Amino acid sequence: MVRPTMYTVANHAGVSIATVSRVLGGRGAAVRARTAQRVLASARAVGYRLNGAARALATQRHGAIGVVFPNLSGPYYGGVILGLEEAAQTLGQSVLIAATHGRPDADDLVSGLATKVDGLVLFGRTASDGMVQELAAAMPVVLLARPQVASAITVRAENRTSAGALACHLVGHGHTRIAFIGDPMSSPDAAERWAGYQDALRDAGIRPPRAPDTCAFREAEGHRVAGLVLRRSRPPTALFCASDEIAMGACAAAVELGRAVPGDVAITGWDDIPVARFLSPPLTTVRQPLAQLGARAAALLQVRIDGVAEPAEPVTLATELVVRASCGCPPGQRPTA
Amino acid sequence: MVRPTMYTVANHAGVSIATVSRVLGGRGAAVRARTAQRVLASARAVGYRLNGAARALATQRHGAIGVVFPNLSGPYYGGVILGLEEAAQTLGQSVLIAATHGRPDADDLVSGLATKVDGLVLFGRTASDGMVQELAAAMPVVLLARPQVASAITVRAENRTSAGALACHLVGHGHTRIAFIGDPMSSPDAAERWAGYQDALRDAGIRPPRAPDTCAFREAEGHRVAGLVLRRSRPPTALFCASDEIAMGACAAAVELGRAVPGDVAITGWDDIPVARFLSPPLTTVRQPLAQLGARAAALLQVRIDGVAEPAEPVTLATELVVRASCGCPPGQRPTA
DNA sequence: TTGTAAGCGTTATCAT
DNA sequence: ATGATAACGCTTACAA
Repeated sequence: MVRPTMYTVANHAGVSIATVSRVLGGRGAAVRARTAQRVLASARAVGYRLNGAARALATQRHGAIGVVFPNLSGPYYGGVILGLEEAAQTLGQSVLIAATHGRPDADDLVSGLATKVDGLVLFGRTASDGMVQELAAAMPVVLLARPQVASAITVRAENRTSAGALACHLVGHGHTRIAFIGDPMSSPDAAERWAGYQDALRDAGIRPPRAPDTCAFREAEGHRVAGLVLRRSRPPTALFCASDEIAMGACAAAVELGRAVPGDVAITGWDDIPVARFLSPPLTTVRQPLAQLGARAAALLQVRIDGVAEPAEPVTLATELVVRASCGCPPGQRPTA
Repeated sequence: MVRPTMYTVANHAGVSIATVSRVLGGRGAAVRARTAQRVLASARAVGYRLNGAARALATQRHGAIGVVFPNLSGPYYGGVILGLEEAAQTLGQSVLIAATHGRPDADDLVSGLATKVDGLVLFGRTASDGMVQELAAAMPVVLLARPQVASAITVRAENRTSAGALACHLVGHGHTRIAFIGDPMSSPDAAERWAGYQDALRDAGIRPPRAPDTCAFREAEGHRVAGLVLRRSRPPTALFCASDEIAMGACAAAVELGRAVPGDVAITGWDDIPVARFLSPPLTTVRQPLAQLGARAAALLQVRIDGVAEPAEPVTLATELVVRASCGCPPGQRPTA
């Protein structure tokens, strides 16, 4: 029992495969209603399904875009990808995903993916600059939260200004010793937050630390690094964490050391992950438009896929300061949206 | 400037496309090393990339599997999909994702996806029984956390026994009025947890409520429903929540009503999402092997894709009771893994 | 070891 | 409105 093809259906219905194609695959081509009915019935009868590969080959369109990211832990990537997928679906594109899991052969992975899609969305540092360059020369590529490379389009959330605003808010609470916990080297986003943080301190006449307290984007790391920082002889009175996950770890560390948050030490995060407002104290943070980042990337990709390659304007989406209680502000009665 | 094909490369290298195919696409077919070098160089020179659609058509293999889920909010789906993707990658399959977003035309979505993949992984109630039946007749299908349908394989995490154990634990703390907050109708998983909860209460000689306190798998809903439940004249002293997200909402509601957790009311969740141990009090819950669910699904699918369709044994993965403080147990010194 | 050529299952052009 | 038929770009016997 072989897989039925259009010929199977055509035979069954007594028409040509052209007609079958017109009713099953077609975009409303002219087919008599009665004929169409017959074809539809035959297709059902023989259990026919279109073959995506054959269509893709004939149309020169995969009808799919690929997205490459490091992993799916934490709400960040999932949020962006969800927005991406929804937008792509609307645009009639399927979405192929590939996680690098920090593998060294990520370039091969991306390269393989590129073989099956009309365009690529690459997160942060998932592919080497060389690979990005190579790919961008051959197909539409949009970079998410990564510095521009070659002809690829870049989409990102605003970081520097809002980081400044957040640091400034902390200064407004009277803090002068504010630590930055995160790793500017690991991601462009973190680098910009670090820059904005420094801007604000300098503007306030406070000398920022020479270097950040390096910390990966994970709770466990936040817990460890914050523990170290808080145990110093003259510890900071505020912790500017580069992500909510880091901040959560930091809160736990503070509690373990018997420091009250925000009484003894104020703590802020970044991302506004869903649980941020359920922590105690609710976390002051900066919200990124995750789904929009993804949706925007999909839309930009689609334009390039359909049309000519226009000059690539980097896109920056606005972020929003979300003030809750962990910075020292009085807690609201109900969880702040 | 058209996209180069194998002919382009073949010309450039002065060989036939068969040779090009052997070195670029091939699985170590016999090609003289020098020839291979020449082909590789030419491919690079003309900027050639394999065409996935053409390969798929020629080999009768898409080299991809599809996974359909409701959404990506919360850590559950992301966790499973991550495991799925990693396993698929190892097996040399790409993964196509599609979220139904609760749309009514989910069947069309799935049907379209099926056109581009060698096999399908379907979460919960994402496709109608009829569609599952139809698909399973034509291609390998594995169902995740969904009751068995037709010839599809089913993979799920154990629910009933561990739900019983958890309810039993609550009873052990002296509770006799324990509410179940969740929606057994919405998912097979929830239904089994509800059943296990009833088992345990009956075993303890407690009469379970006739019906659960219906609540969708979302914080906001948990907040709302728990608020209602706790305001009753003779409120329960423990809340058995069908997910951690519900439990988080419930905790917030309890706090707002001035009830101490677990002093006035014990609360338990399900899933052991990463933040569960950072809540205050740390949440007692049941851990599901998310990544393993996905990996197992991918592996089972692969077997069916490669080989003959063997009889489908449902697979059930073990879960683990994670006792922390929200049930009334004394809190550990450090966050419990 | 390398080349020739026949598919793979569609779409789309051109007749009819 | 429908039918022939030539691509689409690759893999893979089969020859050489």
